[in-house]
Amino acid sequence: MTKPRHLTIGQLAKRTCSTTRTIRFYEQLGLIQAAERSSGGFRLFEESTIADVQCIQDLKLAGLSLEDVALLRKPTDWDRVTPERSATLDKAFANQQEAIRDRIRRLEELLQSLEKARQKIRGCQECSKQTDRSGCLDCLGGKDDDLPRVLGTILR
Amino acid sequence: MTKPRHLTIGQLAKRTCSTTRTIRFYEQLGLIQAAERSSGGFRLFEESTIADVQCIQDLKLAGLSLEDVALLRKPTDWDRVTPERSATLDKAFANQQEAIRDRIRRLEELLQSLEKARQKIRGCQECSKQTDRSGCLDCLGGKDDDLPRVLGTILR
DNA sequence: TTAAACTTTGACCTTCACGTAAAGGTTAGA
DNA sequence: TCTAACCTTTACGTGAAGGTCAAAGTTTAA
Repeated sequence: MTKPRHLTIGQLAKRTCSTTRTIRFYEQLGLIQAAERSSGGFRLFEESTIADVQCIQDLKLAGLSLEDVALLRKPTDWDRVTPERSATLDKAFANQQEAIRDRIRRLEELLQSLEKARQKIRGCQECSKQTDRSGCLDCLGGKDDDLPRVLGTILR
Repeated sequence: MTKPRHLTIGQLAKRTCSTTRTIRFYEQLGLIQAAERSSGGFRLFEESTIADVQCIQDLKLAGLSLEDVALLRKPTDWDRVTPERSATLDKAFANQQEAIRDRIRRLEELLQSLEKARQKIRGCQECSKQTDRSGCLDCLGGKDDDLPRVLGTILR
């Protein structure tokens, strides 16, 4: 008994920097499973469940909802890997990829917008050192056409 | 009176593909303001508020919370643009940029993980055409070390 | 064997970003 | 003037992802 074959919910929580509530919640959603219960009803998890929880955490960190996580993880009944199953999983992954690429595109647009905005701001800072104080309204206002839509209203 | 100087909440909602509820909510959070009220108490918005709402929508699409949106948009009291104010805004933007870059990094990691997973799956599909049906467990199991942590538990 | 620490289920609470009535007042047009 | 369409505030509902609390049962170490 040097190595405890099974983990209680508290141990699993601790080793995944999670909480017992979260573990139960994931179990309830079918994202993980307790291997068995003790005679008294305690959940007993296998060590491999640590990796499962970490996987869920990683996917969540990447911005996926638990529903998405379930979609990615569920169809993995690798008991019998038929070509159809593989195709399904592959399609699920491909869909996720497209969604993620879309999010990256949006974020990069925003990044650009922020960069342009900062450049404007820096230009303004300099001019406000030269003139007294309200010259900035000139360099920020007016021709905002080159500013992306997201920032046109901020720097008006 | 060919052009209605002011928009009612319903018109603003329609022109931003939004809802009156959302508009009121944004007003409540201080993200937008009604220029005035009619004698009967109707909110009357300026046309420029359309752009404000669109800006909020864009920022939200990029994944920012309304709290973040407020942070980005609030400190813009361009009445007097002091160098200090500019510096504050610039810092706020820079912080947002860093946060956004971080999210992009995570998403790209996930993208790579998904790509690797799909390659494995495709390899498996082929082998399952050759052998009968359970050879896949061999090519998927075992040495998953090259698989990123997020997918090790999916393809086990 | 007993106390401390842990676990069980159940049930209600929280935040975000609104949705959805309810009950009544306002405006525009015929 | 009347009505349809619009607006007002107030207030409760929703769904995601858990947090928190309670009352009771279970394990473990001394």
